[in-house]
Amino acid sequence: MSQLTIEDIARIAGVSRSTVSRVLNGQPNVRPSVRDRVQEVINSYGYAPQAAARQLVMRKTRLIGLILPDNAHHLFGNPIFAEIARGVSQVCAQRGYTPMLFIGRQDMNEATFFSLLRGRHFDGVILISSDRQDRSAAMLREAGMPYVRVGHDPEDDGDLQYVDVDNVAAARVAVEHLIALGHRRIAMLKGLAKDVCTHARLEGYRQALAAAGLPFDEALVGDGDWTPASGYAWTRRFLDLPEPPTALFSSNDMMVAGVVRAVQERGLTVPDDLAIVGFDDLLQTTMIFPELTTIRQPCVEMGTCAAELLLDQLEHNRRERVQIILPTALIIRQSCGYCRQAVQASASAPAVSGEEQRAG
Amino acid sequence: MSQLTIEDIARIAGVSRSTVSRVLNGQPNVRPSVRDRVQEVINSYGYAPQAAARQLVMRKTRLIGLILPDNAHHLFGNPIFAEIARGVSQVCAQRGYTPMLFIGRQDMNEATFFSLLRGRHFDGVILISSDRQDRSAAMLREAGMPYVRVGHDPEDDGDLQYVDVDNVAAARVAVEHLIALGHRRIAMLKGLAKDVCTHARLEGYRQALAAAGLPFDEALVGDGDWTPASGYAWTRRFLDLPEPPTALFSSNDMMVAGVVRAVQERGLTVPDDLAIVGFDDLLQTTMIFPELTTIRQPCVEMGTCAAELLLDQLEHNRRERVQIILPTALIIRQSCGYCRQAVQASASAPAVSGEEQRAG
DNA sequence: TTGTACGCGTTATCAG
DNA sequence: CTGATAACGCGTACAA
Repeated sequence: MSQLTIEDIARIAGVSRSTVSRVLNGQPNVRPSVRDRVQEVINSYGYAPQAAARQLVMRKTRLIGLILPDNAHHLFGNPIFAEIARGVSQVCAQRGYTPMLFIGRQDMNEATFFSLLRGRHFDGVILISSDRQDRSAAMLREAGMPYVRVGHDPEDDGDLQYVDVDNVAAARVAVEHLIALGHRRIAMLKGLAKDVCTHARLEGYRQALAAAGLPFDEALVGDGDWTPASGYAWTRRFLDLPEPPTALFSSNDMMVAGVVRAVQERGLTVPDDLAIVGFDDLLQTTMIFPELTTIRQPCVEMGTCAAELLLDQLEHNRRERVQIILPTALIIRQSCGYCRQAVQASASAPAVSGEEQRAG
Repeated sequence: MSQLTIEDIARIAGVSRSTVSRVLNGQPNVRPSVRDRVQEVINSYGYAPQAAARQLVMRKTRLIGLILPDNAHHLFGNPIFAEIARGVSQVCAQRGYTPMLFIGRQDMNEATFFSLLRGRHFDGVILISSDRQDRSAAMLREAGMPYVRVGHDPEDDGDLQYVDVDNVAAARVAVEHLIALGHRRIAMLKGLAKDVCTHARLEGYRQALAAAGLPFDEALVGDGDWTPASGYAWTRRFLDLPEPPTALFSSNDMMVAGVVRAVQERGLTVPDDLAIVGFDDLLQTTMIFPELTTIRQPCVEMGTCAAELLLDQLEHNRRERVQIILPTALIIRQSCGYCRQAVQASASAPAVSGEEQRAG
């Protein structure tokens, strides 16, 4: 039976609960011979303390919740979440915590979600979301749950600690690269409007155009939704324009898959007929369309940073404001056309944009 | 403070703990006026019972663990897991349970994982894995944790309850479709050898060839690993063969992305130079390569089935053997060439293969 | 209908 | 170094 309690183990080993507890938690002050005997019993019965009982007295679960934008397939659909989760997981394991991905929020009402938070299942939460409609940040605060956010909304200063990249600067670098290559009609594929980074990347696009004295043309901006399907649909529209773009900046790599399909379908080629820069640098995209020039996001590092911030917050009661902006990099491949000058240009305007800054 | 206990609420509302508890759990035998007053206090203070304390006495967490093959990015990489999770989530929410995706196992040693299981964090677990090297099924049993498996290994009869599709039959139908279209040199892309379904799908391929009197040619079988990259690499090798295949059956849809790229790179086209049938019917593939003929797996339904099985097991102590084999369907699009005859042929050999069977 | 008292399995405190 | 014993917060018979 798995109904064994610490009491049972104690009886079998011929000691008291206290001693078993000490062995369990690696405390000193146990005679080696006794420790060995107790450990022996523990192992042979496969005993492990019941989490709930321990949590009740410890007031800690050593569980970290991972919360993603409200929609599960969206979540899985984009591999960057997996990368971030990987970073979180590494740090958690290293420091003795267990990360749990919270799924099924879309099948649950707000009150239930809130109760779950208040139930103190988790010591802390890492919220991966740049969705400004997402109420989870506010609920986390209301529930008094320590959390660190990956991505954030500059207009909502409620997030005490967050990790993000400089989306404006990154997008600007991407578009500047295209401009440096001589492109003057550059299309832009946006992500979903609810995500803050969508607007930031658009802003970077605008800034790059403005700096080069190029006009901002509404007709060249497509309302994507992060999926290949939207990339496909918008590219067709762009190519149908009286004066079609010669280059395109996509707010993420996934949409590029659709872009490429639309281009090829017309008998056109990348980069000759349409130069492309993406965003994310997904491994998966690399496999489907290997020569994509793109902005690399340090996903794993965003995860490790967030986790370290959170665990420090929990263990040392750090409650200061901390904002970490991680650097991105322009990865130049062939989807913009090989061009030595361009590489040099982007070297003078450094390929790595953004800067890490820790505000105490 | 969120340190409020049921005792505090009781004091504030001017009643006893018991009454608050009754209100909390929706029990009868509480005077309506009292109930309202207590509920008011609960709401205004945002009180929620502490999970650990409740779990300790109830001996239930109402949490369901979701465990996937040991590797997290693998997991996110393939959207079928997300679909299955969606099904699980729906049923759990409906029946008052909360599903949690267990991540980070790859950063954790076996002993830690085992302790976690014995710690009774979850009332039950849904294991999504056709990996025969994966020891989690055995550990789940050893830990005495109720679980239902999605996918299984016929050589390991330890799984009491599982949900799966008939991979052999599904693959056979796929290859028969190609044969019916007149193809005689049909390549096959396998998945990873550690996954049981890889072998099952190969077996289906063999059966279809044998039934048609076609030879089995080792040179036409590629050792894929589920990723587009492997599809790309193997297709290049296939096309380099002295007598290249005219058709290809891929063990999953993701690899097809690489296959298509390799074909197009040679200036060839699908389906004229290479007819393709995939497996899974991913929404994502549909967007990248819309005309893929493929085998549809009922992913969401696999999730709902598994969850219902598990919750029944928990609530009604069902411990009988249950194996559910869900039907797959051949979805005919254009990657094999449009062919009325073929559609008819596949209609006589019904498009829906497999059958649901419940063994008590 | 409401309140009292006990137990759930563990850790922490304090004597021995 | 070891063993009693008191919490931890909640649910629930049982008593009022």
